[in-house]
Amino acid sequence: MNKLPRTFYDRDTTIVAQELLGKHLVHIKDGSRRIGRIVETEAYLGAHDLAAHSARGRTARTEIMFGPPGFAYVYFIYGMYYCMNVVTEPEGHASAVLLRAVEPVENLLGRSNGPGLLCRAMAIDRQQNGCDLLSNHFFITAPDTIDKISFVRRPRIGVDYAKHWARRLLRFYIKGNPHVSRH
DNA sequence: TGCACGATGAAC
DNA sequence: TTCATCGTGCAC
Repeated sequence: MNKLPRTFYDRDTTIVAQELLGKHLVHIKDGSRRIGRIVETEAYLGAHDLAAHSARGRTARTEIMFGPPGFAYVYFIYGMYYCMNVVTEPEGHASAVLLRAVEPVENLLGRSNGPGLLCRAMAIDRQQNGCDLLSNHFFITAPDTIDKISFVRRPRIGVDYAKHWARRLLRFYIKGNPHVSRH
């Protein structure tokens, strides 16, 4: 089990978003272990990125984004879904990578091709907000079999309000993977 | 204290 | 294209 170290997350957010593709998200809860292979991500580059929640400044909700890298930022959206991010770069940078889709590997609950569905399938909710991803029950690993990942770059989804930031190619997904939310 | 809206997903 | 459903952020 090659758990990703803190230094993996403490890097340029775009690089982290790309390199998370193909990694395994592991969540152990109530005696069940769920594993999903990350196939789609989005990078949120910090307080100057108008699409990022941290662009509105430091609030109770976004506090975790301003903290050190390697922690989970989980938020509630549209009154019924949760979305999970991984905090990146040094403390204070307020950047993160949104996990948008995983491919089922072990014990997932239903579909996982979308940020809301991913959290439901992996049993992730507000309990996981602020969780250290170097813990023993919630973490990301590099799978034993390492294959070359070819990925696609696209504009991020659902951020049309973010002016020119909406057009930046900050969404990444594994080319041709059937578990991606949208092609 | 009130209110518009959202890093979604499903139905029509 | 519409709608479910409610926490968050900002206006008042």
